[in-house]
Amino acid sequence: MDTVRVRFAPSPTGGLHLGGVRTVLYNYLFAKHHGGTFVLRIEDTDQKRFVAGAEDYIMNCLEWCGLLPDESPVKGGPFAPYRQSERKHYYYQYAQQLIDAGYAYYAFDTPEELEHMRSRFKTDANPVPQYDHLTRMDMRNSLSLSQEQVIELLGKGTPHVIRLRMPQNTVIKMKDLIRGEVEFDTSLVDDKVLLKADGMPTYHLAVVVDDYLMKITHAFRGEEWLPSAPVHLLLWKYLGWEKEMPQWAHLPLILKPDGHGKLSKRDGERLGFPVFAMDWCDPRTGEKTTGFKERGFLPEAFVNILAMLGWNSGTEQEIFSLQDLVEQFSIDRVHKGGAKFDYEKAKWFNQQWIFRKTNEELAVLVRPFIERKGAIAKLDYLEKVVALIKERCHLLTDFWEQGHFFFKAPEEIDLSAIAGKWNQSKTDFFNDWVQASSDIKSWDAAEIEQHFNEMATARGLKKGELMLPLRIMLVGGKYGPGVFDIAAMIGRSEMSARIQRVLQQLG
RNA sequence: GCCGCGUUGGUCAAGGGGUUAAGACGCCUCCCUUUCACGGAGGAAUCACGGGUUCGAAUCCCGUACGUGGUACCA
Repeated sequence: MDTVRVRFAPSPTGGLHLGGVRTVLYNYLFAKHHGGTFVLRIEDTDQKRFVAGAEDYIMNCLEWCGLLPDESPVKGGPFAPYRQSERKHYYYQYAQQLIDAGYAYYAFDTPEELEHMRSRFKTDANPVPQYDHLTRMDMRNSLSLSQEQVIELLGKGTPHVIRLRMPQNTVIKMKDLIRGEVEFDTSLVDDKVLLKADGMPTYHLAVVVDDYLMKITHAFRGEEWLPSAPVHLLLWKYLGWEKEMPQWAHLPLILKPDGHGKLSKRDGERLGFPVFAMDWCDPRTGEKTTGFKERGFLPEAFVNILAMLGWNSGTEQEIFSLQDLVEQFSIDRVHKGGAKFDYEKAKWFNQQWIFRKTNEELAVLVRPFIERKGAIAKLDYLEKVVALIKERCHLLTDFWEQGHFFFKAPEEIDLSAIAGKWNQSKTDFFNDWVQASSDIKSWDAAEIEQHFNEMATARGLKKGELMLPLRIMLVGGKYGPGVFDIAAMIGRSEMSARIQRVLQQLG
């Protein structure tokens, strides 16, 4: 086999979707597994949908995931340029070649005329008429018009597109790496536009031309492309490049967890989880969408989750580093069916990756999430906090939820948890404890606990009845690590201040 | 409508003629823990349906149903 070359070819129209990242991942893994090259190509052929900043955003996402391309618009490479808008001249040339060979034709129909055709031919049996062998002779194109008319229209600079002339009654067979043999009847496929009136190619022409020119050996893309595969196959053939055609693999879709259909940005908003890799702000509408990164996911976990959504190693291993994946990935273990995204499992993966981080690493990762809340987090202190609470955190954002009391006194105190069983002897105990605690020489958890126990015993109080109140006073609620660990961390005076404050509220 | 692709517990899934049909997430019970977690032990829950082929089908074939994608001068 020639050196493996794969590409991810997004169009810069907005946030980078989960499914998109998974396509990147599988491309990347396949390439690296085979010692090949991963290319990023920007498919910006639709000027109407172009969004400023989207390309940089995609690059940032790939960088965060650790899936950097070997060739790209910013990095360059032997097949530059890597933006289709900068490769315009190629497409025109090949479209012309197809016309000359009789495989394509000029079409002068206006959008209104197309609309008219669709309504004119619309029946119950055929609700969406296509521009195909049944209708093309009723339209204004170089097949239906005389040569003189065509020359005249062209000469006047009449806006026109170039369409592929789909043959009739031909069965196109394709071998898909994931699905095996797939067949299509060309009579059912329409005459796709290859070159648009603005001179830009459509996806169909561009993907074939660029895959050829960039020597792509394996083309992976979402399953939604499968129906247009016969168009691409034919183009490879008509352009005379059949022998160099890449092997195809159509990846299963990622579906909504509930209901039906492809997972969309809206589902994330509706169900409360991210869909984009990173935060995305649409420059046109100002609309912000949360990403996995900002939601507190580790890139290792994000990649791991995506890898397992549609692929498995055949073993019981579930936690894979990128390196593990590169070593073990194989395209024939990719599933055929779509997978519903399960956010609960996604969080579990992240938790597993949190456990695998050292406290030093976690402190650095968690710091921005703590500072975002307006707290000051010194790394050595944060390292200790993180050690105490990491096993109850699924997301990086959980570190604040689970440990805010290490940084500032709790604002909300769940008095209801203790008020019912409160009495004067407890008030006395805690008042005296504040005083007595100044006698503790070594302010560590064990020492504090020992003094606490002794004092409780001396007063005939049960330690168990006092620990929950202490926790509520220090933390605000019924959660968190060992209460004496917390006392040790926040220090004696802070402990005392919190106790006294709650005592007042109870009082 | 038509065409393509798919279908193993609620979810991710292993298994591809003979298995007690793995495992994970989630859920439930219990243990550990004077909080919450983590950890440990259990539990409920699955081969879409109907026909074949076969001694034997979750596995192979054909239908049906359902799901999903496509049917743009969007990708």
